[in-house]
Amino acid sequence: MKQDRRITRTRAQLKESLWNLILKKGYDAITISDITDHANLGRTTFYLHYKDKDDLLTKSIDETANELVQRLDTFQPGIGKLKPATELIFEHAAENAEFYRILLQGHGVQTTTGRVQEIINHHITRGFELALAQLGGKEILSLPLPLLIQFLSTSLLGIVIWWLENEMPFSPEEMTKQYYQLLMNGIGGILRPVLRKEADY
Amino acid sequence: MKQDRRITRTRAQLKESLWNLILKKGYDAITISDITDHANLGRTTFYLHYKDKDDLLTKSIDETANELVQRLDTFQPGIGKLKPATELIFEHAAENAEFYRILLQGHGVQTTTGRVQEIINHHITRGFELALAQLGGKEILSLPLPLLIQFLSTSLLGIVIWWLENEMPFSPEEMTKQYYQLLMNGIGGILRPVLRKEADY
Amino acid sequence: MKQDRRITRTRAQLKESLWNLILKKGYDAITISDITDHANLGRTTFYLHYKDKDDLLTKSIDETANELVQRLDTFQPGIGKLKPATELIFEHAAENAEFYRILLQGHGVQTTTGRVQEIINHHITRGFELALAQLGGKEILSLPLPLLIQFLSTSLLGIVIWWLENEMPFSPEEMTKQYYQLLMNGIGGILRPVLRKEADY
Amino acid sequence: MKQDRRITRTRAQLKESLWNLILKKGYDAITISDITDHANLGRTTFYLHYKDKDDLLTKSIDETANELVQRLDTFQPGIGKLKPATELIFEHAAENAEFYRILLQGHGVQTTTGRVQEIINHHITRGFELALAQLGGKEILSLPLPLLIQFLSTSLLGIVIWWLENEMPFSPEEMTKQYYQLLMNGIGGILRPVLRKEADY
DNA sequence: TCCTAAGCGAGACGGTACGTCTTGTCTTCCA
DNA sequence: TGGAAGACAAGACGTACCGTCTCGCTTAGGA
Repeated sequence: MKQDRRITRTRAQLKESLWNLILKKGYDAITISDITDHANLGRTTFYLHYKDKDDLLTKSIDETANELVQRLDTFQPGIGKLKPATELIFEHAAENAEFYRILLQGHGVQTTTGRVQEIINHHITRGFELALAQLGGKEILSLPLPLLIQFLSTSLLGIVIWWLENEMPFSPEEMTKQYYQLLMNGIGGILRPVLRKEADY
Repeated sequence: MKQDRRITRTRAQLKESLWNLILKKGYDAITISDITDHANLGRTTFYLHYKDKDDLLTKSIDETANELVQRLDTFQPGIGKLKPATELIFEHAAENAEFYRILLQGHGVQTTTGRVQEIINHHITRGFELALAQLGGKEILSLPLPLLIQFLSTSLLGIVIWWLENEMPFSPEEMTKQYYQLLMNGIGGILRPVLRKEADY
Repeated sequence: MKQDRRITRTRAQLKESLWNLILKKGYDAITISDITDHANLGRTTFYLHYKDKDDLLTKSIDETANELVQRLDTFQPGIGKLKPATELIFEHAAENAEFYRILLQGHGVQTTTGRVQEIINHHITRGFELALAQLGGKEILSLPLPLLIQFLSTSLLGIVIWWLENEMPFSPEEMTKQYYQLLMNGIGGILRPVLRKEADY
Repeated sequence: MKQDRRITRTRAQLKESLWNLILKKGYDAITISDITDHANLGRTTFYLHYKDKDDLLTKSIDETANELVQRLDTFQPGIGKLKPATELIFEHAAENAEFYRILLQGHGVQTTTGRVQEIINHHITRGFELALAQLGGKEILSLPLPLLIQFLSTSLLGIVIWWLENEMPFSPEEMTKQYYQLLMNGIGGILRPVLRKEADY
């Protein structure tokens, strides 16, 4: 089943244009005409290949996403592979920075999550800054404060989402305790008995 | 500056309608007519109060968000307040479950983040399940596996986002190490010297 | 049920534009945009008033056509009214020349009937010209030759249409005889016994 | 210059398909795809033979129309040939009933002429029926009333068309008189001096 | 008889128009 | 006379055809 070369070219141009335009003006503001104009194609041609804008987005995403899947699948999944997998993700993100930026930020829309996260970030930051000021400056931190803040707020919100989506199986107090334990002691505290046996972990 | 009571009522109806409709069909699919029909108001009336749909959304969000801010502001920010603040957030989320569900999930629209997070979740889950199967079942975990997974993936993606948005100030290897340290040992390891002095922490 | 003045104005403009454009480029070649551009209205507005181009045409025609009906209805229908009714039609046609020109010529399209009628016209004309040349020139005719030709060909084709639409109830020979009788002797021959009693006929 | 047999076959199929489809759904509603689908040909193939739909129509019409021309040309044109020519036309119409039905009725599309002709037909019919009722029933007519009506209305409209197309060279009164004379006395009254000499007329 | 020119099918492509939908402004009418 | 109803302009949507253009496969008919 050989593809007409024109098809390949056309699709690539559409995908490429979508990508550029998302960065320029955000997904929602893009019209089909914007895409085809940018790609130097007729608007109708778009519909020969994709159902609508979302179809193009989905298929374009999947292409790159599948690449990640394939890479993750190169090493057989198993214990002790958490670290290399993590590194692989960072590498993949670096290589496809544009793609990730678009994906993870809700492709330009998505200021909604932002509002609450912003509040939390701001609150935590203020707390830390006060504390650090009292205790001798931020050089006592072994990593950048913003990174730490980001770690705190995203993991907290992640947990909140999970909690809400699973019909709040624990009380807020219990959740706080569990989250807090994870946070302070890391997963090492939970898994150490398990992992101690693994040399290469 | 006291508001005409009718205005307050109209705005409340619009906000309430927006809320219901988002849950029913997702933000993007809602039209102004949907909102005013649901609120039993003329479509033109909408424009007397809000510029457009986004304006209504933003203002509606801010109302509830500001409530959170106020609560967080009740205790003077400072070190050692991380835990109570966390609990407060869980409580606020429980009280405003609908609101959070809408906010954090990209207001009903399936957030694109999902695709990558899905991949990561799936990969980590498979790894853990293999490991746990070898090591005696999941009862050796002190908290639900999905919660743990969620913690891992959201915090990882949070870090990736931060990293990309700050022009990748570290190499993937360094990022992996820093993230890994946070993850395995928790922030306790980083902050303990600081926090040891705090009794109520 | 009083009409919003804007509606009346808009509809009049659309109708007027249709009329002008039909004469300019023929009905089929007209687009909705042509009409609304000419009328200085938004294209969408068209659809607030008419379903499509045919709807506008039909309704515009009916307006003028109904006028004719009303005029014809002024004198109670009856025998002996054929002549005044005929004159009334000529007058109405003169007053609404544009309208009739459009209607009767199939609004610009309609070269199809033309092809056969053309052949017949041509053939009859040639015949007459030969005859007249032999017999002393066309001044022996009491009316213009083309008018006579038109009378012959349209009435013939009218009869053919009727014949075909009624499943050819007579043989071609019979049809020819009947048509020929009508033509040579006029309807006077058929109706005289009836009409003789009418003084004013 | 022998034609490739495939060409002949293809063209015949296209013509045949056009014919069928006109009767089924009317000329305007037909698309090129309809034609080629019906003919089991590729859409592109159509354009190898005809410029567009009108081209196919025109050429298909001309084929049959030319046949009529040839038949009319068998007897040398001349006076006194009106009657045989008329009969020939009726015969040709009978043989090509489909073709004529399509042609004369504006190829399936309801011809706009219809609206005015309808009004006139209705009015005349009512007049005649009243008269006939008073005078003893329609059996005093030597030919079917509808045929007579058709003769009256088509010839009248034919004259009106001619009049309008020639910039109304006479007043409505004069036109009425001329038409009326033709109608009541037939062309016999006008031509008899000419034709009297023709034996075979 | 074969082989070469042609007819032909499939379908990408750029257009133009369609009829629908939503948005935000502007105008009329009525209570 | 102020506000609700709704007319209107603007413009995107997805669909349907159009006419043009490759690109290969098949087939007819002359060498």
